[in-house]
Parts: sequence; structure tokens; C-alpha cells
Amino acid sequence: MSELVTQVFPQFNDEELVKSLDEDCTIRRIPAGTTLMEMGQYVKSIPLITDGRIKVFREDDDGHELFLYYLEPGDACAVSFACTLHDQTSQVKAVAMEDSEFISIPVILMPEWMSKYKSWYRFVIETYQNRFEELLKALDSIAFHRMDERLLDYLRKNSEVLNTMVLRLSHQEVAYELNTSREVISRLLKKMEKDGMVKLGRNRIQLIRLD
Amino acid sequence: MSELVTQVFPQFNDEELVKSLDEDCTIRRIPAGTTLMEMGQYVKSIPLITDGRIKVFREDDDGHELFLYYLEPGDACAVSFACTLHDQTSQVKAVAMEDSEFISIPVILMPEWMSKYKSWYRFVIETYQNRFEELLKALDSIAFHRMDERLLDYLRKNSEVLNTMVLRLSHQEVAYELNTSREVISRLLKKMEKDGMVKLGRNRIQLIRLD
DNA sequence: TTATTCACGTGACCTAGGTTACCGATTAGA
DNA sequence: TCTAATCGGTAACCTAGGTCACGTGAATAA
Repeated sequence: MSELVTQVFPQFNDEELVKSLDEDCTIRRIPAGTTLMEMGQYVKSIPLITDGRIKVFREDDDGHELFLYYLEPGDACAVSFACTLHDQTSQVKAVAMEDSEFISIPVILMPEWMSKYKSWYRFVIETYQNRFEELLKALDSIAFHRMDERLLDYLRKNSEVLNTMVLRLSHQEVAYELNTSREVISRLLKKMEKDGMVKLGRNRIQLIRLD
Repeated sequence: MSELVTQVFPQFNDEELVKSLDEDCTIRRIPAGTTLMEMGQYVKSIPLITDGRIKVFREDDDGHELFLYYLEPGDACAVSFACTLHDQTSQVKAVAMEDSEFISIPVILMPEWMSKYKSWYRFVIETYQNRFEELLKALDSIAFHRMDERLLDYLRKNSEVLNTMVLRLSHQEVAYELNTSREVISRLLKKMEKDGMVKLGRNRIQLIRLD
């Protein structure tokens, strides 16, 4: 596992930390579609993503969901950190979008690691900071932008993360993530197609020119 | 200052930490209306609020602002923490709503404090966590609720924080914070008055029954 | 093959809320 | 005191986008 750690988390430059990751933590693999974390659930371990892609989103009582951000290799789940202090339930839901792999860290190790390993403490703060920023961006997006801009942004982000110009998405899926209805997305996508920005197919959105 | 610290931050149970707060940090007082932090500005010290009330909000390029949360005595600014790691500019704007007072901690002390004082490390994580939650609530509010609900929520929160049933606010101020227009707020408030929920006056909103 | 489900397209309609354009009333300033 | 700025009320209007209804074709299961 040490090689894996040094590969995906090169910032962990403390030998002892890597050793503890190796000895005291476990690697877990989950298939696409697995729910890693449910809202209201207690969290008992901190996942460090080493492979795959985890979608993190917010849900309301009526089942509406709102996409927040993705966790990718090198990322950790910020909300989990809080569970090192008081038993708190998760505020978000996390689902694996692809077959994924992560290192599972028992929360019990956190206090020790925080004071012992500077690179770990930096990592925690950085993780929080990054998620904070993502959240602020999500807020901006909703508060200050119209649906067409948000859709464009969503497509761009997806294309970037997956490194492809052809997205395998149904309109319904996109609608869920942006907390709107299928019809609205269909409408906007059709307009974008007319404007030569995308080409549409069944379960398929080909990006042509997103400016 | 030690008494102040132990009063407002009773969780700092480490003598040395309190001593360092006493010796290495400074108390600053600012009048209502002072901008504590501007978006895009570099942050060089971490404020621990001891008195007053700081409004934290997000601004977009067109000057629209969006209320995020208040900082009150016992709170710290989460975004500042990140500056202990890399020089990063602020993502939010912070303005004192009342004459306020805070302890200003040089960022240089952070790494040492983090590893040395467990109560400090807990405080940092807790602060991040709390702000995270507030941000998620703000997101919920915008994504899943209509303006009338958001207004109600805003009035409730304000009344709670200020511990009064009479808010001294102009419709314009409320509109700014909820990122809408004055007319919309006037309309909604008028409707609430008709429904017997509030009584309106110039620069005055008296809460009667917010259910 | 046929039947059924799933994905998409689209028109009609509705509502929340943003915009414009006034008004009069109150307050602050000169 | 007179005047200008601020505050709130309201009507008319517009737009984004949510909802409903229904149609068409592609994929898939029987």
C-alpha cells in the first residue's frame, strides 16, 4: 500500500504517517453506484479516495437533490473529519459514480495524527478549504446564475473530470443534479444544439464548442 | 485579556494556549460598518470574535451580495485558517454590523498551536465544521425554498441573534442580503402584515407571530 | 416478432419573482 | 424652514423556469 499512498498522496512526506496508513488502515473497493454515505448517518471512518469518482450532493426532505462536488483520487471527505470530535451525522450524501477505491482511516487515529504529522494537519485544513471553496462556487452558481449558465458549467466540469467530449448522461440525470426538471434541461440542450454547441443523442451529449 | 479568553472561549483549557493568546496576540476594536475583510484580499491574521457581530457574505462581479452567516462572540473566521498554509485571498467579505471586538492572532502561530494544543485543534476543526453547515443551510435555503420562506427564515435568525422582536431594518437592506429587489421584499412583508405575522414601520419590522 | 419501457421533443400554461414607473410620506441637511 | 434624499406602497408588465400533456422513436424484454 505504501506505493499507492506515495503515488496518490505525495504530500504525505512523513515516513511514520505512511507507515501508519499502511498498518492501521484498510483499503476498500466499491462498485459504481454504491452509496458511501447517507445523510443523517454516523461516520466512523475517513475515506481517502485513491481511485474512481465519488459524487457528493445534498438532499432535501422531498428527495430533491443538489450536486455539490466530486471527490477524486487525492481527495478526502471533509465532513468526515468532524466526526473525530463529536459523533455527528453526515450532512451530505456520497455515491460512487465509477468503481472506486479508497483508504479507510479509523477516526480514532485522527487526534494523534493531527498533532504528530504536520503534513496530515496541512492536508486536513487544505481539504476543508477546498470543499469550502467548492461549496461557495455552488452557491454562486445557484444564486447568481441562470439555468443555461449552470448547465454549461456542469457540462464543462463533467467533460473535464472525465476527460472526454462525449458525456453519457440522460437529461433526467442532469436535471436531478441541477435540481430542475427534465423538460427544462431538454429545452436548454436543444437550444444549445441549435446554436452548434453540442450534438445530442440518446443518453449522449457530445460537446462541440462550449463558449 | 486572560479573563476575556476564558470567558468567551471556555473550551481553551490549556494554560499555555491562554498565555500565548495573552502575550502574542492583540485585541482590536472596530466600529460598526468597518469592513474586516474584502474579497480577493490577503489575510494575515485570524480574528477570534469577542464582542459584536460580523456579517459574512459573498459578492459577485455585479455587486450582488448574498448573506452567508454571522460571526458572533466565540466564533472565528474559518476562511482565515487556510492562510496559515498558502497565501490565499479571501473568498468572502466581512463587515462589522455593530461595534465589535476581536483577538487578532498572527497566522504564524497556527502550525505550532495546531500540534501543541489539542483544544485549539478541536476549535479549528469545529469552526470549519460549523461554517460548513451554515453554508449548506444557505445552499438549501436558496436551492429548495421560495423567497417567502427565506425571508421568514432571515427574520427569525435576525430576531434570535439580536434577541429582540423589533428589527431595525430597511426593506432595501433585507433585499440585499437575500439577493433580491426591494419591491419583492416590500410585497412579501406587506403580505405577512396582512396575515398578522409582522407589523411594519419605517426602518422597523416588528415580529408578531412567525409560524 | 411484438410489447413495453425508456429517453427525448415540444407546445400550452402557470407562477415566482425581477423590472419599471410611479406615488406619497418621512427624515435629514442646508 | 425649505429642500433633497430616503423609505415604503403599488400597479403593470416581463421572463425564467416549473408543470402538464402528449407524441415519437429507440432500446429491450417477452
